[in-house]
Formats: sequence, structure tokens, C-alpha cells
Amino acid sequence: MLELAILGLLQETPMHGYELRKELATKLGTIRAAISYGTLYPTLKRLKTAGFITESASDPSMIPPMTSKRGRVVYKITAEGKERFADLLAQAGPETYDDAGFGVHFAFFSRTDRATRLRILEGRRRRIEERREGLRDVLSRAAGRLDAYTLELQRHGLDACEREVRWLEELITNERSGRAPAASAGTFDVPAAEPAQERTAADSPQEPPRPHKDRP
Amino acid sequence: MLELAILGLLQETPMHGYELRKELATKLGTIRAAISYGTLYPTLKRLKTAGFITESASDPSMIPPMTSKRGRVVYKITAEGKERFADLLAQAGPETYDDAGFGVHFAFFSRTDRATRLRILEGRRRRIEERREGLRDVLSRAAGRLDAYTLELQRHGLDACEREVRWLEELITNERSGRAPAASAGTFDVPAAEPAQERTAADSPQEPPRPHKDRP
DNA sequence: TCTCGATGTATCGGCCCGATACATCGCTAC
DNA sequence: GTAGCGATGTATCGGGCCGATACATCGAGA
Repeated sequence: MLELAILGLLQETPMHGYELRKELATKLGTIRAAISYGTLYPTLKRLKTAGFITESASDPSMIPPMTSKRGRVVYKITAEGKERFADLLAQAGPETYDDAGFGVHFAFFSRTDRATRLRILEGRRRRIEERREGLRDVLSRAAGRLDAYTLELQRHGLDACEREVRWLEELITNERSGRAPAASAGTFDVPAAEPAQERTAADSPQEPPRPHKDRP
Repeated sequence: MLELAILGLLQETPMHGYELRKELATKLGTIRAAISYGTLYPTLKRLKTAGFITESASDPSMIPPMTSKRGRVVYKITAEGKERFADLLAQAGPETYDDAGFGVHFAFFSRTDRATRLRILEGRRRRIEERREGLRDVLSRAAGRLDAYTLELQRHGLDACEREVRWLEELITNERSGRAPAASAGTFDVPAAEPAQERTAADSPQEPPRPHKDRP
């Protein structure tokens, strides 16, 4: 899962580990607070061994905060890496629908085609519906066996499930009708930006409608 | 974390592994779907080595489903195990407040005293408030940098945070006023039960109210 | 009879985490 | 000026937990 996220971020721009961790934290803030270095560096090593990324010593192209010449290592994605990213993004294993897996896939939805988005959204909905049914069963059948706190926990969990299902339905509806994820229409006004570069997919040039919100 | 859950369940009645897994699944259904055997058995081994539980061959006291004489192993908690359980339950490390840790502690709240419950509830609230602030920051400051899907994910996460904070506030209020977790007052009618005993204290033999369901 | 699904115990490779160790940079305080 | 401090930065280690896998028994229906 982390592999996918790293590849996705490096696709936008090369980075060194520390930066990667921060970007990961803001992009996946909902999923995991912050990735551990004990995970990050071994994963980067794996990725490098597999040929999906390359390391290079610090080049002096970074202007903003740093001009140091210390041992900073900049990671860069390769062509194989981009291909790998597209594969991981589109393929759907069972782990695609658990909390972490779904979150990562969703976070990179702007790099996917609509069919894939719908498939993942619906798979996730199915998964949550199953969890919801399990909780309902427990609450109706096993209620007498459990204490008040445990029941309260289940009730809260059930509530969260129902809410997530509704959220997914909204997203699915929007997706089908070709709109962007206008969904919950929060208090925030999205400041446009991000022409969302089209065409990612190693070999497929399509990258459909995506009305999104292009500026003139 | 799993250690705590196992000890907690074995405190109610001895069990074998398979049964333990199922109980774990219904008690912690919100937290984790089902514990893996690749986790369960090694943990049981650890617990046994540490002297917190004992193994014994299948005794013929189990009536309901099985009368087999195969290699079923029944696990039973020891006095040290009960002490350990009380310690784990009351102590508050940082991992007490993450999703899994909090869930397990909450599921065993009926075995804790009110002061501990309040401490944990408030610690959890603090944790979630921090996550919430982080998401708000991202949504207001980094919004332009992120695509619509990522933003939608953050919005949904923020929503979940706000909801959980409100839930926790309710629980804290109830706890302070001495009521049971009547909290969210869902569609379900809570079958009363559980006056929520006070005082747990490591070695006390009391084993409070716990109506449970003993057969004749 | 025979296969199938539930029950049951157990191990292995691998991902990921928290703790820890180091080293440098820019800032403020003394 | 220099001493400390917090942010930046790279890296390893032990351990928890997961999914896949293997194996064995039992009751019930084809």
C-alpha cells in the first residue's frame, strides 16, 4: 500500500525521504498520521532494488529551504516505476477495499479512469455494507451477552458504517453522472487550481472526461 | 493491544483458540474484522511463556458443539494474568489513544473505575482534536495544492473527527454525571443491565455485576 | 461413500511501527 | 561568539500483526 503512495508522490516530483514523509502525511492525513521512517526507508530500498525508483545525491536544484551539501538523497521514479504505479492503481485485490488500501487508492483517483473509480467505490461500499450487517447482527442477536460499553462501541461503529455508505453512494452517483466529487459540499470553497495533468497510465492515453474545474 | 483483549476475554471464561477468535471478532467488530491466527497463536504462546495463561488439554466439560478428543487446547487465565490485565487496562501509554488501542480499552470499560474511564475518554478526545486540527489546516492552507478527490477525502475525514469528538463529549458528560453510556440513544433500545460497577483494582476478587448469562 | 464446509491448531514471510542513534543547519539567547 | 535548541535529514533494530498456507477432524447431505 505504501509502495503505491510513494510511487504516486514521486510521479509528481522527485523528493528526498523527509519531504516524502511530510507529503505523505498531508495527502493521507485521514488514513495514517505519519509514516514511520522505519517503514519509509526500507520501502524505498525495496523500490530501488526492484528498479522502480533511483537514488541520486543531492543536486543543487533545490532552492527554497536548503542549499546544503550534506548527504541528502533524492528519489526519482523510473519508467518501470510509472508502469508499476498504474498497475497497482488499477488492480483490485481484497486489500484494495480495507481502510488503508481504499484511502490510498482514493487519494490518487485523479490519476484513474472513471471505470476504475466506480469499481473501487462499489467494492468499498460492498465491504462496508458487510461490516455494517455484521454489526447489526451483533446488536440484535448478541446484545444480551454484551455489556453496555461494548454495545455503545458497536452502535457508534454502525453509525460510522451507515454514514460511509451514504458518502460512497453520493460519490458513485456523482461519478456516474460525470461530475467531479462535489459530494459533501463542505464549508470550504475549493480554490480551483490543479489542472490535474491528464494521461498517466504508462501505455493508455485515454484519461476520460474529468470535468473537474479547469481555469481559462 | 491484543494481549489485553485476550486476557479480558479469558477472564470471563476459559476458551480455546478458535472460540477466542470468534469472541474477539464480535467484541471488537468495530476495530478489526477478525484477528489472524498468525497473530493469535504466537500471542497465546507469549502469554503462556510469561505465565499469564495456562494451557490444558480438552476437558470433557464442553457440551454444546463438541465432544471430540482431538487436540483442542483450552486456555485459562492465571492470577498473574488477572493482575497483568488490570495493569494494562488502567495504564495509559500513547498507544492507548490510537484507534485500535482506544477501542480495546473502551470495550472493557465495564471492568474499569470511573476515573480511568474519564482519563482515557479525555485522552482520546485530545488525540482526535489534534487530528481534526491537522485536517483543518490542510483544508485551509494546502487546499490549492491538492486535487478534488484528495480534498474530498480530507473533508470526509474531518467530518468523522468532528462526529467522534461529539460522541466522546457525550460519553464524558454521562460519565461525570454517573450515568451509564446512554449516549447516542440510537434506534436500539438498550436492554438495561449493567449498573457499571466501580472499583476494579488488580487483585480484588469481586467480579462485579456482569449479568452475562449463566445456564442452569 | 464421499465430498464439503465448519471446526481446529500451527508456521512462515513480509509489512509496518516505535524507539533509537547520529549528524547538520539556522535561529535565538546569553 | 558561542551554546543550546528545534527543524531537517538518514538509517537500523526488535517486535507486533497480517495473509497465505498446511494439515487434521467432524457432521451432514449428495
